Order: sequence, then C-alpha cells, then structure tokens
Amino acid sequence: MADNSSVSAGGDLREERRKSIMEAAIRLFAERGYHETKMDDVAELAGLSKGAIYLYYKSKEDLFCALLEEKARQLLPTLQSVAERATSVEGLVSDLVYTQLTLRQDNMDLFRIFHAQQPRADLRWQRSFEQIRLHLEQFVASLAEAFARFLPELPAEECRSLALELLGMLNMHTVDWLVRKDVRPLVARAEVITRHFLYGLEGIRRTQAVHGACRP
Amino acid sequence: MADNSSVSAGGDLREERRKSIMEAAIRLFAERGYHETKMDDVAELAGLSKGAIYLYYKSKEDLFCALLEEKARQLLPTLQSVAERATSVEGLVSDLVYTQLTLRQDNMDLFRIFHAQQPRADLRWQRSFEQIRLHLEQFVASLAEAFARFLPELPAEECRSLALELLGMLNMHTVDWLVRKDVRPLVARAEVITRHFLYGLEGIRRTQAVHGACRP
Amino acid sequence: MADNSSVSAGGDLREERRKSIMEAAIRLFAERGYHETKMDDVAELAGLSKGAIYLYYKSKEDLFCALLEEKARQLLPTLQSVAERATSVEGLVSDLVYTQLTLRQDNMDLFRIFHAQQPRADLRWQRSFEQIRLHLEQFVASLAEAFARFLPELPAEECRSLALELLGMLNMHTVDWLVRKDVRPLVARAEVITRHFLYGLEGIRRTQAVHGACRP
Amino acid sequence: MADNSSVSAGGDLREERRKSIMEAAIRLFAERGYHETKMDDVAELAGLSKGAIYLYYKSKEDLFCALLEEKARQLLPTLQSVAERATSVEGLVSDLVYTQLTLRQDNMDLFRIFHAQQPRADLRWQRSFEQIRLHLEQFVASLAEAFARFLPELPAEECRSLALELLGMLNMHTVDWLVRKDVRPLVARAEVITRHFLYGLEGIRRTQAVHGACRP
DNA sequence: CATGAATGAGACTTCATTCAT
DNA sequence: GATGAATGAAGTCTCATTCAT
Repeated sequence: MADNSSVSAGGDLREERRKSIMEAAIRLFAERGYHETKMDDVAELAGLSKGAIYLYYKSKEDLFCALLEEKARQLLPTLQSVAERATSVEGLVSDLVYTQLTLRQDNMDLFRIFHAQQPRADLRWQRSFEQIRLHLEQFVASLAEAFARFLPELPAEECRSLALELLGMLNMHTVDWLVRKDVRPLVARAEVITRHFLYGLEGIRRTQAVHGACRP
Repeated sequence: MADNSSVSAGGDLREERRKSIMEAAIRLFAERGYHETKMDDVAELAGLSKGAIYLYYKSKEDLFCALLEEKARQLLPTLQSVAERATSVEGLVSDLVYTQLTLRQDNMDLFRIFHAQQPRADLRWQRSFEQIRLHLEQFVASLAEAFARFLPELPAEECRSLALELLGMLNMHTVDWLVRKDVRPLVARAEVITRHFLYGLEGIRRTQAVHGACRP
Repeated sequence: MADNSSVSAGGDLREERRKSIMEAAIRLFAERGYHETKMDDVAELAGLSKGAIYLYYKSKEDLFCALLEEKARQLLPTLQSVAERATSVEGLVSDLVYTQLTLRQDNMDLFRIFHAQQPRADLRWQRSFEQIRLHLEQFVASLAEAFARFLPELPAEECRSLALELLGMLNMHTVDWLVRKDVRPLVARAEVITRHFLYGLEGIRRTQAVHGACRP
Repeated sequence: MADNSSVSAGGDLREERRKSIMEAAIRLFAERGYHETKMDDVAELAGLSKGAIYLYYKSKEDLFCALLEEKARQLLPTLQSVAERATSVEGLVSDLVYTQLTLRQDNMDLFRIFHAQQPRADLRWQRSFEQIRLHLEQFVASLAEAFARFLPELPAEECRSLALELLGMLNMHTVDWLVRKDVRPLVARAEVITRHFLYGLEGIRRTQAVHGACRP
C-alpha cells in the first residue's frame, strides 16, 4: 500500500492536473464562451504553462468536447433516476425540482455552457453536442413518460409539454439566480417552483376528472 | 422627381443597405454565434463588399451591439404594453403568451442570440447587454406587477417568480420548437401553455382565498 | 484593347503577385530547404505582408506543391521533346546535354529543390512528389528508349543504365557548378560532357559490332 | 576483473548508448530529413528517454553534426586509399566503383543525408558541412589526380571532369536503386558502370594518342 | 545517470480593419 | 460611395530543451 504510493502518485498527479485543466476550462468557457477563452487563460488558471495543456488534451476543441462528455457522463444518471423511481406525481415533481436545482447550483458553469449552446444550429462540436442533445431529449422523454404514468388520461403530447414547461421554469430561475447573483442558494426556490407547478397539475387533473366522468 | 430621386434614393438606398447588413448579421450571428460569423460572410449575404459594411457600422462589435439595441427598441414596447393594458389575469396570460410566441416565431434568430448570451458574465458587450438586461428586468418587473394587480394577496416575490416561470415556459417551448425544427407554427403551442399556466394560477388563487378567508 | 486594360491589369497584377511569391519561394526553398524557410521570409522577399501570401496559396505546403507542379508543367515538355526528335545518337546526346545544362542554369533553384528531395522516402508531399517522380521516370524511360533506337543490339536494361549515367554526369556537374559558384556558365561544360559520353558509346558500339559480327 | 567491470561496462554502456542514438538518428534523418525527425522519435528508436539524448549530445544540431563528422571520419580513409594505391586506370575505376557501391549500399541512410544536403547554400550546419565539403573536394581532387597519373596528356581540368562524371554515374545509380527499391544488391551494377566508364576512357585515350602522335 | 513532465519561444494561419483605386 | 487586396495583431499548436525526481 505504502510502496506503490510513488506509482499511484504519478497517476494521481496526472489525473489531478487533468482535472485542474478541466475545472479551469469549465469556468472560463462558462464565463466568456468558447472563443473568448484563450488557451493561455486556461493554462494560467490551471497553474500550468500553455504547452502543458496539450499533454492532456490534443486541441482546444478536444478540451471542450471532453468537458461536455465527461460532465454529461457524470450528471445524466442522476437526472434519469429521479424520473424513474418516482411513486407519486407530487414526489416526482418535488424530487426533480430539488435535484435539478442542487445540480445546477453546484455546476453553474456547466449550466451556462449548455444553456448558451442549446439553440445553435452549428458547426463543429456536432459530435459532442449531438450526443448531449440526445441525452437531453431522452431525459425530456422519460420525464414526459413519468407524467403519463400518473396522469393516464393526458395525451402524450401534453405530457411532453408539461415536461418542457417544468424544465423551462427551472431554467429561468437558474438564469435569474445567476444574472442577479442572488446570495440565497438556488435551492431556496425549490418550494415555490414545486408548489406552482403542482397547482397547475391539480387543475389539469380536475379537468380530466370532469371530462373523464362525462365520457360514459 | 427625377433629380431628387438620387438624393432620396440615396437616403433610401443607404437605409436599405443598412437593413440588409443587419438582417444578414442577425441570421448569421444566430446560426453560428458571434465569432464563427466572419465579416466576409455578412458582406456576402448582404450582397455588398466587405469594405462597405464599415461605411455603416464602425466595427463588428458595433454591428452586433447596434443589432441588439435596434431590435430591443423595436420589440420591447410591444412586450410592455401587453402587461399594462390587461384587464384580467386570464386576458393577460393569454395575450402575453400569444404575443410572445408570435414575436419569437418572427424573430427566431434574435431569440437565439439573446438566449445564448443571456447567462454570460462577460466581456465587452457590457454596454449593449447591460441595457438589454435592464429592459428585460423591467419587463419581468412589469409582468410581476401585473400579476400583483390581479392577485393582491400574493407576496411581490412570488409574483416575480410567476413572471419568471411563465417566461421560462415560453423559452423552453421556443427552444424545443427550434431544435426539433417543428413544422407547426410556434403559436400553435399558445393554447396549451396558457391553459397550464392558468391552472396553476387558479390553484394559487384558491389557496389564497382560503388563507385570505382565515385572516379576519 | 485600352478599355479592358483596367480589368486585365487587375488580372495581371494578381498573376504578377502570384509569380513574385513563387519566385521568392523557389529561391528560399532552394537555399534553405522547406522548413528553414519561414513564411515571413517569403513574404518579405516577395515584397508583401505575411498575410497576403494566403490570398494566393492556402498554406505553406500548398505553395510548395504548387511550385513543384507548375515548374514541372513548364519544363517537362522541353525535356521530353529532345529525346523524341533525335535523328542520331550524337545529335541526341549533344542536344540533350545542351538543353539540360541550359535549363539547369536558368532554374538552378528548382534543381536544388529536386535534387534535395529526390532520395527521400517521405511524408506529406507525396501527392506532388509522386507525380514528379513519375514524370522523371518517364523521362528516363524515353531517353533509354531513344538509346535503344540507335543501339538496337543493346539490352533494354543497359540502355536504361546509360540514361541514368548521362543524367548522373549532368547532375554532378551541376552540383559542382553550384557549390563552387563557378563563374563560367554551366553550359560551358556541355562539350566535355558530350564528348566523354560519346566516347563511351563508341566503345559500346564497337563491342556490339564485334559481337554482332560473331553472331551469324 | 569483476570490480572494474562496472567501470568498463559503464564506459561500454555509454558508448553503446551513444551508438544506438546515432544509428537511430541516421535512419530517421535519412528517411524524413532533419526537421521531420523529432527528438522523441530518435529517443524511442534508440530505446532511451528523450532526456537521455541530451546526456550524449548537447542539442539536435549537435547530434546531426556529430553524425556527419563521425561518419566522414570512418568512411573517408577508405575512399582516399583506393585512388592512391591504384596501379592502372582499369584497376582504379573498377576498384573505386566496387568500393563506392559497397559503401553506399551499407550506408544508404548516410548517402541520403549527404545527397539531400549537397546543394544547399545554407544556414547553420556550415561548420560540419564545410568540413565535409572539403573532404569531398579533396576526394574529387585525389581521384582527378589519379586519372592524371594514368592519362598524362589530359588537361587537369578534364581529369577533374572525369572524376565528377564517374561520381555522378555512381550517384544516379544509387538514387535509382533507392527510389525503385531494387531488390538486387547495388554492387550488381558495378560491372556495367565500370565497363561504360572505361569505354569512355578508351575513346579519350585513343584521341590523345593521335593528338600526341601529331605533336612532334 | 535516467526519466518524462513541463516549459516557452517561435511558426503557421486567420480575419477584422484599412485604404488606394 | 464602393471595392477587395493588403495588412498585421493575435491565437493555436509544436517541439527542442530543461530539471525535479
């Protein structure tokens, strides 16, 4: 255990450097965007020389894509599981809102990057972004499906709508929190959002019940 | 008529060129982002030489800022007025949703630009963006205030929350419409969004009524 | 004629610039080799800015390949024709030596580039170089064939050998002339080379004649 | 014996490493040229770490120069001696051709390097190259002088010419052998080359004899 | 001595901007 | 005014060389 410390330290050091580059990159890409971020800046923030970055990532583009893919791999499982293990619509919504806000708060830089890139037709990050868009699409779908489970009368289309709307609410609150540099934690908004959204669902349900009752 | 045509045509021509540059810029900035858009591309799409752009805008940055400011000037009044002239919360929401979706559909490129830039901390477009953020802030405020008018018992904070959430829902639907290249018009989603949001309000109101009744 | 001067001047100017870049490139590539030649140097020698080169050639590599291909296209026809139109072996050799030396003298930089690159296994200029090697191969072949025409008894293999040897003699004299910066013109060596080579042929012929006579 | 083994082994090891670096360098410089050869590649092929090279050679340039000088020191004596110990022109030529072709075959990488660098005006290897050029010059001179010994009537200039031509023939055959990756050994061409060159000499001699006879 | 991670000077290339025509 | 060829600052990336381990 003690004797392999030198070896594992080598590996650890390498992994640590890799991580420090990535953290620097996330922060800068988030704050300034891809093009306004210079490799020099990343190097400086990571505490390395410019050339050293190229020992870990073969190009700026590669660094950006690696960032997207690694974070996607880290975060997506958490997101998915919430929708799947829910036992009631109230539980689903409140868990989801809480989980999302926590993740966004802890990964605000990543959120910025995603949010900014979302509506681009683009260019050359297709590979990475297309993957991520698929993940997102899948996430929306699984959320819509969860709604469908608890609101069986609702058309699939409308369930998807609900999923989008909930995410939209979360997005806007996150952006607001970022832009106004709100000192309160983002999760403090969980209760309001959950409540508002559940009120909406209640209304939908009631209408459904009536309609359902009318159809003999 | 013939002789002043050169003058007025000159003026018109000038205005026309300005506009064609701006339209080209909007489209390209939206599709590719600021840095991926080359002045050559703008010139080509506008049907002018590269040098000519500099007769109308003193730099690329200036073109971008002018674009933001001009469009903000064009669109914001419409947005504001909806909130102000509403006579019922139902009217407010349904008008707003309709107006917003229509505007976004007709100015999708502009929407992309705004959306992408929204969560940036940045850099050098502060001048233009700060202005726009103020406009947006103001718009959110006036919307929150309109809600407050119709839901007098609701804390101001929560009214603002509602405003954000409605806009978030609209944003997400717009992004979804763009990304999936939905062939149906964006406004087709107005009814669902309005309904969902109003159900939510109804729930809030009912709770309020109960709470209100309790308070002697 | 006069009215299209502005147009043709534009074209001419462009062609002139292209040529001045190429001339600068040939000289520098010849003197220093590919890698020791910086785009800045080419630009300076061509009397342009660094960036301007990229208006004419899309990369350093492209410039190098264009150079090879253009010169090959210019010079090869001359070389080929000598071998084809010869009516006697004496005429062939003396014309060829003269033509070759003249061309080499007038294109000494190009000769250096070819000579230096000739025995490389390499790398990325394959496209351009493979073509040129084919041309050279073809040239050697047509020369060998010309020898075969005048020395019908000689095996094809040995004719090819003769072709190589004549070219080798020319190469070495050219290198010697370059390295020693000989003030006399290179063509001054034509007579000696021709004479020496023809003496050799005479010997071969005589042997052939004897052998030929022996075979009934 | 045992105890000094570490020292002598150390020295041997050092010498061995030096040699393995040099062999790697020769091969790579020959195949790819100086600039396309990376120190990493040399290290890998030599089976050492990159840093280790710098314990043996103080820079890439130094490695290249050392290579040239060492090989020159090794090979030149052999070359010189042939010219000096010849007893007849036939012997001279056939020995020289044979020796040269053998050396070239066994040192083809070195040949490539020399051949490629030969006609450069250059740069910073002047030190090493100038030396080598002097050696070569000397070699050509001694060869010319040998010819002069056996052909006393021939002007010195023309003897030098003959020397160049013989070397040119050898060069071209070597290049041809390399480029076409001829499977037959290079020395297989010795007989033809010798024969062709001697035929030439014979012709020269005959003419000389006639001229000599005329001069009373 | 040996290693190989890190450095940083320097090269190629792009593109916003200028300016002679 | 309009053009587009030219400029050159600035950015990405490479690789010879160094140095802590």
